Amino acid sequence: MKVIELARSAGVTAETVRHYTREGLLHPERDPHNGYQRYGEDSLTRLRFIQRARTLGFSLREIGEILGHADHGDSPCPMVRDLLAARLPEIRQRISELEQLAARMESALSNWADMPDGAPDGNTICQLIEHWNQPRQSKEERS
Amino acid sequence: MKVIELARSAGVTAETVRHYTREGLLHPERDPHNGYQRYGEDSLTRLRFIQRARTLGFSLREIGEILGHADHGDSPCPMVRDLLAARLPEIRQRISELEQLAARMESALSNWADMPDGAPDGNTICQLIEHWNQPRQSKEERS
DNA sequence: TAAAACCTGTGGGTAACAAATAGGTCAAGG
DNA sequence: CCTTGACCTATTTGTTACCCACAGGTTTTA
Repeated sequence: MKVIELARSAGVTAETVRHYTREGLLHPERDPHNGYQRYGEDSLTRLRFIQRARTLGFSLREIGEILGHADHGDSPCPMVRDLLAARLPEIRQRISELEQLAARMESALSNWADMPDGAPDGNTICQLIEHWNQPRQSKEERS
Repeated sequence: MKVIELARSAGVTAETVRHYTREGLLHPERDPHNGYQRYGEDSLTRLRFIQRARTLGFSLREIGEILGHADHGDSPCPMVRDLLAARLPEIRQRISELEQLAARMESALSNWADMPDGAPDGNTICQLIEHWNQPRQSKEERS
């Protein structure tokens, strides 16, 4: 299979396949004739595995380690379990942060419904934001 | 004020202040004597504004535009409202994605409790992941 | 046979900083 | 006076998982 064929089989872009290859997650062979990458069925297996692992929240680095273990003949399953168990509370934390963010946004929008806009002066930029009862912020709350 | 004084007043690092300055969100003067950046009280106002806006989910680019409007004498409030109203559904979407992710992780962990690990062979890498009833994934579900 | 579709490698962009580098400045203590 | 420590400057690199552009070679299709 050529890059785009593998990519289409898995529903990703060719760039993504090349990226995974550059990162060492896929091991294609070289066509000695033209220098193209040739992927086998095992690459499709790996790519599908990568996708599943991604939906479970694993990073490419972690997936690389998992695949490395597997290539070494070791079962990566215990590692997988540990990684998942460690990630889960982080996800929960992130969810609660985002929920607080959404609540703040809604509160802001509804409170602002009957506040004046006001032009900026030296001390205030946007009254909507500044004259608003700010909750205590937590670290890193971006989406 | 020097960089670190402003930073401490607002509870951020000096690097963050320098970053905002590089990005054009703060406009310090130069001390002609030694080339240091000198920040006035208005910088503290702006920095506090930036923090509040960040906790509301605005990006630095958006905050830059808001500040630009304000510097121009225009009220940025309508823009702020529009941005918030547009961002809120995205946040809600993200929350539900993360909740699904957490649910998948929990389901995986509990299902795997009584599954064998198994060493990798040519067709399977980690049974825990591959022999697992995968839900249909959505785009971009990373934390 | 020529255009369309594909391949290659390289380099740059994204967000919001953190960290490291290398070298200059300043206040206080000995 | 000198050293130490805390601070300043600018620039570069790293983080994540890709996407896009470029230039030039190859294969497929009409």
